[in-house]
Amino acid sequence: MGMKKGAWTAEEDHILISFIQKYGHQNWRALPKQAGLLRCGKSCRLRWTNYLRPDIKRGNFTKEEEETIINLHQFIGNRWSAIATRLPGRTDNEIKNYWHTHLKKRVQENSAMASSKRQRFGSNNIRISETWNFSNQYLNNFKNINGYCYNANNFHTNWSGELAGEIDHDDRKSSSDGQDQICLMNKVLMESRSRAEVLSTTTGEYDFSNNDADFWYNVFVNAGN
DNA sequence: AAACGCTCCAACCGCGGTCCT
DNA sequence: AAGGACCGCGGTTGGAGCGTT
Repeated sequence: MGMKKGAWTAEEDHILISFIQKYGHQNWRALPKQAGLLRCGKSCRLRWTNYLRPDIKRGNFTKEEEETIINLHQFIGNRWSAIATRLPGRTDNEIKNYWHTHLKKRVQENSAMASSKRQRFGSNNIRISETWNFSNQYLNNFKNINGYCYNANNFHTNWSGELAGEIDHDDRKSSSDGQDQICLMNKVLMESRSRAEVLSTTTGEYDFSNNDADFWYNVFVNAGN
């Protein structure tokens, strides 16, 4: 009751920043009264975490950041705060807004194109192969974790040799954009799970985007940690 | 110049989880 | 164990700003 709502003024911002710099923010509910602000604690917390924090990154999202959002969203869905942990200086709110205004449409269009491609040509490949696009950042994460010596270009050759006869991926040996990524995922699966599980989950049409969200979240978000 | 429609983003709301008593 | 207080998350919205008619 009696609390102010709506856009923050420069003066309110100044009061909040000064207070937090002096005393920190242990108790958001008590903070506005202590600082002399006619706002609820929730509003103060939001203003600070999404706008006033000194480590917030300003400016347009880079290609790498966009790629990270798209790839992570494919595994873990709308877990914006989890996605934000992989983008230093970006807030969950900002990422959520950016997804809805810029990326969602683009991803939907790409997905529709991939779907129409499948209908025209048919496919034995893992469906995700047509839409995944891993950045070197992820490849490096795996390289760092697992200590493998490979690069994105020759990885498929090495890996398909190792897997021959164990997992029927013959149909993926022909050149296609996603094969390196699929092989990478298979390798991660092999590293992280029992062989039996891998065999049951990597054959046939497997929609990674709708399964094992927590597993993939751990693989990617915690990669390198 | 005014009216209208659209986009974008800061801010709000409700809910679920955690902590504390 | 129960219940209240608090926090953080994700969905949603209000309105400023911009382009178009």
